[in-house]
Amino acid sequence: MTLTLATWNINSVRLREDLVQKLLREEGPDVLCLQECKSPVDKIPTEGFAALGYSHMVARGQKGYNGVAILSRLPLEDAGHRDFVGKGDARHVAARLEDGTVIHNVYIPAGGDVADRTVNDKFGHKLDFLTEMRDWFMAERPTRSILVGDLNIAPREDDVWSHKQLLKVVSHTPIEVAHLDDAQQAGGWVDVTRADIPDGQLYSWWSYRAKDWSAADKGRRLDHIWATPDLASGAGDSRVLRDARGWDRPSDHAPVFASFDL
DNA sequence: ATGGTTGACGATCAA
Repeated sequence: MTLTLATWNINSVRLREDLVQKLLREEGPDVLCLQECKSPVDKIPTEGFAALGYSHMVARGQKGYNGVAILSRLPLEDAGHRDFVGKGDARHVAARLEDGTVIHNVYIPAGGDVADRTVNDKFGHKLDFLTEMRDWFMAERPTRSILVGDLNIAPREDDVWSHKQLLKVVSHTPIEVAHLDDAQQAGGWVDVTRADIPDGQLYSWWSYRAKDWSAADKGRRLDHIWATPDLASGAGDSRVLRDARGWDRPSDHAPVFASFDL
């Protein structure tokens, strides 16, 4: 079968229930991974999603911040979660499809404003989160697995609107990129999006603060789809649904898609 | 160098 999958930082699943439904109706991925749900699990508006055929969900949530959910029209089994850096944050959840494929949904900390852990604890938290990911994947050696989410890092020069102007800006600093590369290599993860779309500028996030986000186009590719090589070899159809950034009362992130032969 | 916007929650804090 072919699995179609999308990942989207929704920035409040309750406020944007209608946009999630619009995406499910118009694009119809088999699986949709959401980050920044900003909701306890029992307050996620699942009824409308189920009515559209998405009757399966695994999620972790907390009041006000963070929160990750995997919506699916295919049966899912809860495959657990990891409490990165021991803070009790709802930043990871995993699900298993009936064929054994594992999907990890991750929301890496944004990291605050200053790219220096000696003066900014949030930046230290982000680096520690990435180090724990590296060590976990080194031990785990995942196979038949997909990892998606808002990784809050744009690793390549063509993942940002200006490599030079963002070198000291959190999300594109060399130390963050090195930590992300280490975590990716430790798990043997393939960047499916860039394997599919190797050339050219590609973004999935545009700040709310720009007065005309599309014309200015000062974007960053913060949202990623990775897979282990056994699944990456059958991956395709990668794209960013840029239109969604222009929907009414949008998230500041656009959904990223890929498909997999399972 | 600064400010610009959004969401949850109810004070600001996080992004």
